[in-house]
Amino acid sequence: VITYNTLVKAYGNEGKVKEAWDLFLEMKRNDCVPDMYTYNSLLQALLKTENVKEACNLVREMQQMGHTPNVIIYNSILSGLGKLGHIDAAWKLFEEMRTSCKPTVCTYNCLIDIFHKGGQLGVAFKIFEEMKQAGCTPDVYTYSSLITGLQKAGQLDEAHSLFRDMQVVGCLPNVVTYNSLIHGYCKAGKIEEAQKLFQEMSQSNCPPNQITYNYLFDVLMKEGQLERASELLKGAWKGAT
RNA sequence: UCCUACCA
Repeated sequence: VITYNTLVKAYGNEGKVKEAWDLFLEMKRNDCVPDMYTYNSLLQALLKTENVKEACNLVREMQQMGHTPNVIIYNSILSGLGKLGHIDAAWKLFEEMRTSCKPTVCTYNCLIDIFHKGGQLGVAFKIFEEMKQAGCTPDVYTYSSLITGLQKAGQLDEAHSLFRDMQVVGCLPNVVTYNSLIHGYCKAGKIEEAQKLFQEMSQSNCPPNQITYNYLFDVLMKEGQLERASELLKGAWKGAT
């Protein structure tokens, strides 16, 4: 079964839903009982193709097989719904799962992500508070999502203070966190700030990635700082080798 | 063996 699960997941990641599905049928034919992992991988594949209907059917099928969807399954569906912009469906699902199982950090992170992308930053922060009260410690994902949200809303100061807060509570920022902040500064045309962060991340154990360079390169070009842009490219080359 | 975040 584990072998099958791994394969199904691999197909799913390639967007080969059809193959994944065939494999699923095949394992049933061979008297292999698909477990949570199998269902989950398949679910993800379906959600990737925006096939919410099929995904729901699958969940129903597994319930009939006597499997109770676990948190992880819920989480997958949540993020799937969120990506499709079905915010209220996602919220309803959350309420439902709250009654049957314990949400994880991932659950909250998905929700926060969904809401800030839907322009409901206020709601995102409410969830943030709620998860802390529920005894869930926000992690890097949580903070990065929120910072991205603030940054998109032009709330740079807020974003930056959140960035400080997370370090105070002992949560180390990673590349994504830095990138989000840098993105904010770039949009505001604050090259100096952005570059300061960039240096900071090189000094911590946080190697800048492609996205980091994209942001920085972009601003420098916009500001006509060709010199610095080419320096940046040199740095990127060195970092990549 | 399963779930979540940053540009295009």
